[in-house]
Amino acid sequence: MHEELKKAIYEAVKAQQKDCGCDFSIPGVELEHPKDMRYGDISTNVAMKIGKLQRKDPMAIAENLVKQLDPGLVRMTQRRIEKVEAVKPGFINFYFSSDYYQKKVQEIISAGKKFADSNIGEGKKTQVEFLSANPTGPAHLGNARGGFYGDVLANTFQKFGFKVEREYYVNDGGGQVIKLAKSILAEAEIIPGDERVYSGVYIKKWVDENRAFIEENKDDQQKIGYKAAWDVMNDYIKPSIEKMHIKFDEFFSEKTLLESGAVEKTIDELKKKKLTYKKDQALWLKTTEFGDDQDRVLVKSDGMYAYIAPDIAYHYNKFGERKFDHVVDVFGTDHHGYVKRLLTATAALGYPGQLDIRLLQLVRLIQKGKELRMSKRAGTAVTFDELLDLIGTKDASDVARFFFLSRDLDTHMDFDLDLAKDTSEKNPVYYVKYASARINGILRNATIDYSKPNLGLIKKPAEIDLIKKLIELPEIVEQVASDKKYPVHKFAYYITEVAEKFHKFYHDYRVVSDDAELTKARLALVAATKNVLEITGEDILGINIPERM
RNA sequence: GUCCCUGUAGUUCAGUGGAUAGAACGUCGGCUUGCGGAGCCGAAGGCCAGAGGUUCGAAUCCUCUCAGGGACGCCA
Repeated sequence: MHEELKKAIYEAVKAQQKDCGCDFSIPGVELEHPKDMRYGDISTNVAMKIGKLQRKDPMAIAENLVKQLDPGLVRMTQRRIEKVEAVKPGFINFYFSSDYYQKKVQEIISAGKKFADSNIGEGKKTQVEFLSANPTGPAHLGNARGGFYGDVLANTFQKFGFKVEREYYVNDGGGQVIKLAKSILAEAEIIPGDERVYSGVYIKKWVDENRAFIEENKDDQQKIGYKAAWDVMNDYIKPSIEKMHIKFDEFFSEKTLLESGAVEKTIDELKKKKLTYKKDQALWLKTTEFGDDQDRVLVKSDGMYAYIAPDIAYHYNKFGERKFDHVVDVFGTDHHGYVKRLLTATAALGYPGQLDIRLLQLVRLIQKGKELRMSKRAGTAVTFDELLDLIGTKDASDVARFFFLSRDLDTHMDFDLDLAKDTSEKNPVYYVKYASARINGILRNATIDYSKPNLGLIKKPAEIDLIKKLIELPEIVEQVASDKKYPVHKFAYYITEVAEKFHKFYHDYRVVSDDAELTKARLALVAATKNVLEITGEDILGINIPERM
């Protein structure tokens, strides 16, 4: 429909160009949904763009275009467009007939859970790597924010038609593990206390439970750290991930990667491409050739790998070995200095433009107006599990998920704990859930078969409004998946709007009335709303959309 | 010093270069005797941090200034 329309407009522009004998390159036709209903269902600003190119009055151009457009449109779109008009500065607005929307109700129901599915992604092999909290302590709020984000992004990609894998990178092989081991040995009073990096009850507990093991292996920090790291993974992080309702396809071990010789192989590959050089006894990678501000060290002068080396190897593994076409990494803001070198290194490996990195800004937890600091190193870290306890409701995980997902990843968000729990009844999550409960209540009690509704009876403003909202979903999936910023928070706003439109419709009209035909039609609309609410809520946002409260 | 992010209602935040800048919470005032009253409607509340610029048109793009958050390594 939109494509047809674009084409028609384009043709009209071309015809007009011919008439006046003007020479200008025709701008791309862009369609948009006007914010205000009074401006129609679709509008375009081509006339203003042309006006700019030709230095002519855009309004006159728009009026001419409308004249050109009219007869062709009626034929082509099967009278779905009722009215076309040129307006003030030079917009051209199109008004759809209600017939167009009425038919959509049946389409939504028939499509079922596939309503928002698209094949634009063409099965591109895509990886989303996210959360990846260091296994040196429980998952904190930043991890949760990135976790929810990555999960929803992966869901979106799936709907868009990518073949998606979700991955967690476990730093079980590098210096973090040594730091963890040192913290443990310090706690066990085997080495001095000032070597401690991490502290917390989980370390004390682990030391208590593993005294003999620690004693036996006190000279092998790698071994202690590795075991402790995986115990932290299994006892703290994975249970939190489960509470977040996130499923990973792969927990990718850094240690396994290192032991496979991947780092050597990657460095050889880079040497072969003549992208390395020796200086001051260290091996450097020419990342500046790909836009970095300085070259980066791969192998330090003492012969050890620099931190970045295993990560380049990891990305070589993603693209070179596992053949992902597209990878999105979701990192905390503390990795920001690191984005450029990873992007440039990936380009150096021969995969420019295939890696996207999204950074999440910090989360501040606000309680009674003041901030609770979160830092793993100070013993005062606020963990995800603690957040759930602090919220305290049975839907706490959904509330947390929705709160985090309601903010653009770029905002430094304040998580207002008092609001999250005290006003939970007015929380958007509950607003949405309640809409679902209402919908299911209505459908549960319906005694009439509404499988063949006369949808022509759906014509009240609140009804058409609701349908308009429902059919936006596929567009939003496309927007989120195509925009490099991957603005997943749009879904949180969208689902609230769907709930709002439904509540308004419900408030204005009775679904079940004496008029059997009207009842059928409205039940169908309710069923369509249920479908969209469930796809957006459960399949994309990952929150529970209940049938009853 | 360099880099990243942010600055929009009292608060937390939306806002694809377009038409009267929106929502939630908070405040104030109404409606709804109900197919689920966890709903609906209205009001008050804005120099979109500031100054320049680009444009027919800027909260949005560019430059500078100010303010806040975060990060800089042959640490990991």
